[in-house]
Amino acid sequence: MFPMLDRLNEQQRDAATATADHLRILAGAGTGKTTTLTARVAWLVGSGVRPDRIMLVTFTRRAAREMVARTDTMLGSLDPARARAGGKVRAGTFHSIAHRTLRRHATSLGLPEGFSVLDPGDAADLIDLVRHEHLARRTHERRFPRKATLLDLYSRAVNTQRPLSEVIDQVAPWSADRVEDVAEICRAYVARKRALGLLDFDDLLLHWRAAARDEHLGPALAEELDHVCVDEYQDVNALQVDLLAALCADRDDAPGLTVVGDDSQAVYSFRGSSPRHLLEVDAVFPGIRTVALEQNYRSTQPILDVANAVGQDAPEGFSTRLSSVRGDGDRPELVTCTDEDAEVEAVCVRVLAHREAGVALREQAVLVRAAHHSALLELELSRRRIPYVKYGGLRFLEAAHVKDLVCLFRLADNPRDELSWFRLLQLMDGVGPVSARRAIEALGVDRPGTPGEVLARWPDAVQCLPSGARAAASELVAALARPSGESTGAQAERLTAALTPLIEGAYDDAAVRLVDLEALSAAAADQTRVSDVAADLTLEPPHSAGDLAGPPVIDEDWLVISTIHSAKGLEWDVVHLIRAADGNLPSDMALTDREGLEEERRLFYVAVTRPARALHVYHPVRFHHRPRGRDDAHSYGQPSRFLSDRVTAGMARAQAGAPEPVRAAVRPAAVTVEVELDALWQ
DNA sequence: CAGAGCCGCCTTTTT
DNA sequence: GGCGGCTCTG
Repeated sequence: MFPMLDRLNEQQRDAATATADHLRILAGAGTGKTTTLTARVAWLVGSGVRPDRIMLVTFTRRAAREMVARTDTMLGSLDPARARAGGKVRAGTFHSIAHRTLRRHATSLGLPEGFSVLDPGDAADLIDLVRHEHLARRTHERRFPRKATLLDLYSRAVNTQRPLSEVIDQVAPWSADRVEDVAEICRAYVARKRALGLLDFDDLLLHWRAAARDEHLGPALAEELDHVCVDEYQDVNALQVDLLAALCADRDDAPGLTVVGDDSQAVYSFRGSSPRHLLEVDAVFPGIRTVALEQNYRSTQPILDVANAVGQDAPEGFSTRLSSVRGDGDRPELVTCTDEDAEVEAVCVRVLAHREAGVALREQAVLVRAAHHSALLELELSRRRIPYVKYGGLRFLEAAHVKDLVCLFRLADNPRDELSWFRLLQLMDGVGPVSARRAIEALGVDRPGTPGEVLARWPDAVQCLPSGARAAASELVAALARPSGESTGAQAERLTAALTPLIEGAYDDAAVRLVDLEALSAAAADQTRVSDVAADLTLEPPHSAGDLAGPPVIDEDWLVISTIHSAKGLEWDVVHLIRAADGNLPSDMALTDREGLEEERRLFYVAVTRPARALHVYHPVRFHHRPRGRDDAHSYGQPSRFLSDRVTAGMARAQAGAPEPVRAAVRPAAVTVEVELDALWQ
C-alpha cells in the first residue's frame, strides 16, 4: 500500500505514519528530513486526506520547490486519479502563502483590492522618507539610527512581539535614549503604508495572523485544512508561532500539525527567530509527540567526526550527534593559505581536480559567510572561464537599473506610487531629492480623485524641476499613457524604450544593464498588468537575469557559490568552505554577545554538514586592506576559532601560496611608508 | 546659499 | 550600491 515506507528506517517510518494530532520531528543534518516529510504527506493522502487540505510551509522558495516536486512524484505513484481529484498540496513559504490568503480575503480584511507588496528596498526607502520628515522637525545634533537600522528595529519588534525599547537595548544600545523618536517613526511608517495601500513582508504575516484570529475568518481558514506541516521549525519567530497556534490550536477540530527541525541549525536570530520555539513547542501545542532522526545518510564518517567535534565545542553541546551509514571516506582538508590570492588559487586547483576525477561542477559548492567573500574568487573564475551561479547576496531586484524599470512599471498602473516617482525623477540630470519631492508635492499623489487626475497635474509638477531636466522628464511621463488596446507586452517594451536613454545617461556600464531590462520586459508579456511583474519579483525574486529567462541549457555545468544561509537544507558531493578566518567566520559583526557567537558556531556546523564526500576548509593568513588596490597594505588574520584542536584533529592539513617572505619589519609596509613620510613634514 | 554632484569610505546573514 | 562629507554651480 505504501511502497515509499519500505525505504525508510524505523524512526523515519514512525514519524511518517504517526497518528498523533501534533508531531515534532527532530531531524539532525542529513538524516532524511525531506524524505520523511514527503513520506508523511503521502501517508496522510493514502489515509484519505485530500492533498489540497494539506498545507506545507517551508522557509525558502528553494525548499518549497523541492518539496512540491517530491510530493508530486510520490502522490503520482500512489494513486494518480485520486491525487488529481484531490487538488494540489498547498505549499509555499510563510510569506507566499500569506500573500495568497490575503489576496483571497482582501475585502473582508479591510485591505484595498489592489494592495501592493513592498520589497525590502522599498520598505527602507519609505521608512527613510518618514525618518527625514521626522528629523526635519527636530534639530538632530548627534547620531541617529539609519534607515536599515530603523527597519531592522521595527521588524524585530514585530517579529519577536517584544517592546521596541527592549529591541533597541539589544540591537542599538547607543540609541537607547531615542526610543520615543524611533517609536514615532515606526508609527508614522505604519500609517504611511496604510495610506498608500502598501504591505511590507511583516504585514503579510501580521494580516494573516489577524485573519486566523478573526472570529469569522479564522474558523473558515482552519476548516479548509486537515494538516499543516512546517519545515525548518527552528527558524520560526514568535509571530509565526502565533499564527500557527491560531490555526492549529485553540479549537476542537483544528488541523493536525507536523513540525520538523534541528536546533543545531538555527541561524536566523537576526530575524527574530529562536530555536526555543522548537525546543519548547509543547508550551503552545500541549501533548505534541516527538520522534528523533539520528542516522545520517548524507556524509561520510570523517566529515561527521568534524561536525560532531564542532558540536562538542559548544558550551552546552548540541543535542544531536550524527553517525554515518555511508561509512569511511577521505578526511576533510584544512588548507592554510598565505593570502586571499593563494586561497582563490587553491580553490580553483581543487575544484578542477575534483572535476577531472569525475565530479561535475554542479556537484561542488563554494560556501561563504558573507556574499562579498567570494568577490576575488568570482573574478578569477571568470578569467578562467569556469561558469558559476551565485546564491545569496545582492539580488537581481536590488540592482539599481532593475528597480528603475520596476518603478516605471508600477507607476504605469498606479500614478500614486510616491516611491516610484521619487526614484525615477532623480534619474534626470540636475534633479536631486529636493526638487523631486517638490514635484511630487505638486502632483498631489495623496489628494483624492482618480489616478488620471494625478497625471493631469504633471504640467505643474514639471515646473518644479530644473529647466534642463524638464524635456527628458516629460518624455518619460508621456510614456505612462497607454494607447487603448495595447498589449501588456507592447506596453512593457514601450516603457523600457522610454527608460533606455536615461539608463544610458546614468550608468557607465549601460550595455550590460540594458540586457537585464530586456529580460524583465519580456517577463511582463505574460502578465495581466505590467505592475504584476513587480509584485511577482518581490515575492519570488530571481537571483540573476538568467533565472528570469528560465533554466539554463540542460547540459551546461556550473559551480555553485552560496552563502551558508542560502545553503541550508542543501547538499553537494564536494564543499569548499572559504574565509574560515576569525572575523569572517565567525563574523566580527556577530560577536557583540555570547548568543551571537553560538549562532556563528551553528552556521559553521551547517557549512561542514553540507558535503557528502569531500570537505575543504580554507583560511587566508594575510588580508589585503584594499583587495583591488595596488598598494600592499594588509593585516594578519587568525584561523577561525571554530577550528579548535578537537575539530582539526580529524582533518588533513595543506599549505597554499608562496611562503611568507622574511621581513625586516613586523609592521605592514603601508604603515611604514606613512611613518617615513610623516618625518618629511617636520 | 540651497541643492546637486562627486569622492572616498564601507559593506552580515534573508522572507 | 549606499552613505557622509565636501565642493562646485546655478
